Amino acid sequence: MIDSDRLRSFIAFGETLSFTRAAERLHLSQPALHVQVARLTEDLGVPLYRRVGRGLELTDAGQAVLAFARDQDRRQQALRTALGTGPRPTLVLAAGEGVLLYVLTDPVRRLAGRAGIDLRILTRDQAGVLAALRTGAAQVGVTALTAPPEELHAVKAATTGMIAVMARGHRLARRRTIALPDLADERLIVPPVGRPHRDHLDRALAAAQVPWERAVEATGWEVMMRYAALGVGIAIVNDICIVPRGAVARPVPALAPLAYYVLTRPGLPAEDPASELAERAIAAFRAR
Amino acid sequence: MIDSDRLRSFIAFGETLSFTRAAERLHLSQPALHVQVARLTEDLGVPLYRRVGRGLELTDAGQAVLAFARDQDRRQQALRTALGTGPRPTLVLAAGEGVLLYVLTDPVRRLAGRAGIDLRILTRDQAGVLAALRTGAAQVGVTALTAPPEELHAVKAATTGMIAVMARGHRLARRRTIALPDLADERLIVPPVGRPHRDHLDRALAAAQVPWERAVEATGWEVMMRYAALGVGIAIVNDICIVPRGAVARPVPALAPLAYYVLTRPGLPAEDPASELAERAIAAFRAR
DNA sequence: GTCGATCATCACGCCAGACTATAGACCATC
DNA sequence: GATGGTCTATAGTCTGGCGTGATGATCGAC
Repeated sequence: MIDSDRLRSFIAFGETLSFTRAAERLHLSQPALHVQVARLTEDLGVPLYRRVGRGLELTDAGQAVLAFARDQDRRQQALRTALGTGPRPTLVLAAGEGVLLYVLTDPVRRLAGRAGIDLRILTRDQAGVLAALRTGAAQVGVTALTAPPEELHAVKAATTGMIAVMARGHRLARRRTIALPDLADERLIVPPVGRPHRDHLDRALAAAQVPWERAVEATGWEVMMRYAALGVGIAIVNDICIVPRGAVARPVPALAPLAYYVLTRPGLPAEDPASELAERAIAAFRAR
Repeated sequence: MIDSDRLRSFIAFGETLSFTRAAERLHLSQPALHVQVARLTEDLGVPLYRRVGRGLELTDAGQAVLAFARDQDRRQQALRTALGTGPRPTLVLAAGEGVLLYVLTDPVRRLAGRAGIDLRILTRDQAGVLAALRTGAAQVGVTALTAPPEELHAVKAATTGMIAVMARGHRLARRRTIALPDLADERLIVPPVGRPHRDHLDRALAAAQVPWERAVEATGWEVMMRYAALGVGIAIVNDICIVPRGAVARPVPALAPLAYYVLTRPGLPAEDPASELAERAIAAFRAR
């Protein structure tokens, strides 16, 4: 059997990617923790992390072991709960802000109110959602993806189009739908460079040779739409969003639709609350 | 985290229900093992076993912990397999002889031939199948039950009637079906007293006030039918059985049909080979 | 009542693991 | 490219926890 102290140490290490900080968290000396991880590595016979520049990163095997360790930890908590002692287990959901605000309201409300379930929510971007699931930090994740990831259980819940959100009196508000050329020389509210949505917009507008101007950079659909409503510019967002007062939305069919996936870790038992949450999340998309 | 050495010790203890023998199996002294189990009990805060007369038995909590420990052990083996090191995990199926002989042939053949799966079969009676699943000794079980058990995931696969098996030239072989009075003063091949099937027969025949004679007591449907074919008497068996050469079978509608259940431990992930085996078992019943 | 078997506890010795100290690796800055 | 800072990795020392042998406690069988 794999030594549980070593697994516990590896959880701390895998979460911090630093022997020093992980040791602090465990109230242990850094060498002690290092030896624990070394023993675990030796026991499993596979390198669990590698040096990359100044820092460290988990290998694929390390990610698998981290996820395994967290799973085992959760199972042990569940056992303690079943035996009547110990706290109730926590169910962790990772999703983007938009999904949390506009789609998952009903599932979250239902499970949060349930006795015996301790729900935690991680607001993460696409990469963060995937990382949270891969390492077992979350049991359920919802995010937009171009393709379902390997190593995770993914169910496509919906494909959503893009909408242009603008102040009610905007000149483009008279149109039924917005074509890309309509956006020429418009002031757009966009996320910072590097965010998937920004890159997507950049590419699409460049391909259509549409010149545009940056009104303001903002992160988070709620924020973007708020400034759009105030007349700062046009925000291109996902049509799961609920448009705020003072703004109107018009579809932009030329932008490729996004597929939303509900993700769980493989090996999830059907009786787990996480399975119920995943199913409710899918239903919430469908009922939209 | 629960100490894994203690869990491993508890597996040995739970399987032997003897500190002395479990300690031998682990190449450990009896006091050392006793302390391990005591520490585990203290950690979990619930008694895991109790004294009953001279021997010991597991409490419900103890059974749950034993099953949990075995599950965890299996998961760790699966992790090692996934990492490329370690042996392939074993899948344990517990079922009665008849089911194994006549129904599960195809599922067993398919999974046994699969690379990466190490199939083990436990031939057990009804109580043994249930015990093997409750304590995690088996992942999949198939048996006849009057009612699905609590604490286990049960799917009713089929309800089967009873047939009377007799030598081809037997006087009752001329009938299409056999009523209970037809069996009056016949010589029957029956299992020993205490077996569910024997008790069931005793009650049914007594209720119909049918006197009968015991030809021979035998355990196992294959054996019973063999002697029926040889003219020793009439064997009342389940209609899943394939009648041997030289014998004929006639339905006995008056005997209550049996419901066969495919059992798995709750919390089984859908990707587990055990889930596939369970589904194939259900399909095998339906395809009969 | 006595004996045999097995669980449960005690006292002692020893090794796994934790700690301090320090060498090694890597990057940043000058 | 030299220096210093930060963090990982290793060596040596020591202590607490675990295993062992001895023995008490308990139950059933004869």
